[in-house]
Amino acid sequence: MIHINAPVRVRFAPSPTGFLHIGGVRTVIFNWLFARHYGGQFILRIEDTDEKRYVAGAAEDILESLRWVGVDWDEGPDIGGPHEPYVQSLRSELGIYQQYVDQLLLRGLAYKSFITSEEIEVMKAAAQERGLKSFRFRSRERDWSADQVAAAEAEGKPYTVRLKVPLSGTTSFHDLVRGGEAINVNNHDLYDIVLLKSSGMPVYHLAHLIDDHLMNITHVIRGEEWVSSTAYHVLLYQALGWDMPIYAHVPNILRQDGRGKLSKRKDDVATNRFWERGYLPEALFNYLALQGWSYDDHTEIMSRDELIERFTIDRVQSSPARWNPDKLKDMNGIYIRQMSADELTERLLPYLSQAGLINATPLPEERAYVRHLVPLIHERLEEMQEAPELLSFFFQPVEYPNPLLLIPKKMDMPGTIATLREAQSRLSELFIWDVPTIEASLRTLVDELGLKAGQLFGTIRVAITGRTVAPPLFETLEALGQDRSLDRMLAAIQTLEEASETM
RNA sequence: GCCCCUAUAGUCUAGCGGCCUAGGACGUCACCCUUUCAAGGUGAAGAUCGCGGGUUCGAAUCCCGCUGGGGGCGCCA
Repeated sequence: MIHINAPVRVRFAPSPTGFLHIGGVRTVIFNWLFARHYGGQFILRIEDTDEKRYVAGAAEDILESLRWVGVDWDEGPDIGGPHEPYVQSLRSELGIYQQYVDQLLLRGLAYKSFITSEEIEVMKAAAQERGLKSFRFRSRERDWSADQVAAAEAEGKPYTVRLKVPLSGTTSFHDLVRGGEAINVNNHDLYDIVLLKSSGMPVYHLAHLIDDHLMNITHVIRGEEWVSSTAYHVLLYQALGWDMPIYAHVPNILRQDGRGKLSKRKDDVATNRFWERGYLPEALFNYLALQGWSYDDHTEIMSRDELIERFTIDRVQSSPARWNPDKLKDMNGIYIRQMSADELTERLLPYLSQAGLINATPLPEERAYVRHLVPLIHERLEEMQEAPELLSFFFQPVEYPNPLLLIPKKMDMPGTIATLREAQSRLSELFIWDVPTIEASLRTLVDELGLKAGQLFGTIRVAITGRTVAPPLFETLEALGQDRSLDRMLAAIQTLEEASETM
């Protein structure tokens, strides 16, 4: 049994190299749920120590995605906190990392390395040619004397600072996700990682660790791709003489075909895209919470509060999950159906505006009309972006590219024309245009004509909507209004007549 | 290649030594409801619990090996 000591402090530390993808969101969710469950704090920190891959605006974009998903943070770059700043490039300028590097250097636990990346590449290639597939780099300066180092420095050669990783022995650590089991790594399989780049900027391994320590992070919940670097972190903590946080490496989300983890380039997984397609943040949150975690053998739909109450790290899976868009879509449909018609109306307006069906800033009558239409598609919607397509015929004229679709099963062209004429005439006689009246009128007609309900209703459906699949007929007629309904039926009759002449 | 992690139906998962003739969900199929499509309801197919050894009275559950899958092996995070 895992016992968690409160108070708990966790963080999410994205790198502003692009958009936030869905796998990152899942990791955020686990961190956030963990913090909220134990009444602790969730901290946001920007890890922008990669000058080369930095993308302007990415950090803002990531924050916006997080807000949309519904995650909030107690300390962060935008709201500050007791451990400011929360951006690593700023912390680097303050010399925060340098001071610890100096300490390590002084104590001989790290060393300056004057070898260039190009030289390493050459050595690697040579090693590979000799048939050595693995290359554990231990720099030659590892054991240089102070004089040798001073001489190289005097020449003005750029250098990196590397950690002096023990040549032998074992490094081990525990992982909450793996039931607290110890993971052991032979130091022989490690290499001397870079701590400080020649630019003076710290590398992730160093920066995140110092910040985690300074910010009193108690639990590090991160993707399992970090498992293999954790030994370095343990060694670094030991070198600095600090207590380690508790680790929990959460499983990756694999691509749909199972071939590798989700990738920004190959998969449509930008968080913003889910907003565009009409996913509800609540649904995405719920789905993602279930990627690598489960509550019991049957509960799936859970509110944010329920998730907070139920989330525990010991129920996190240690094997990878698989991206399943169908399941997400299904869940989104469930959340849409749970929503009130008023709320769905408001959420749908932007999609209808964007499709050009209504004004960019919806007019009051447009809003009212959409509200009237919402019940017709409410339970047919899985992604909100589908709404414009489902509702287009209420806003745009219909056409009959294939008039034959107007002809019901077991009926011919003249029969259909006659039937539509009769229906049009009956409906034109109605003084009250509501669902019960329309229904009564048409059902009576079905009996009188000796037709099947599906035959009459089918042809009217195509006549007024231009399609064979549409919302329920009476409600659609009612929402369309008497004039437009009658006009469209006339247009359908005319289309059929023209078609029969050319045949 | 080396190191680490991992393994229940197409997919997500429940299972923590007897409650398992392996439970739930997505997807698939059928039927019911019904004016189409959905939603809803009922039901079905689908897992020799990756394989092989052990431990045990008893294993999906514990141990070992193999195989498969994933991750890592950067002056990227």
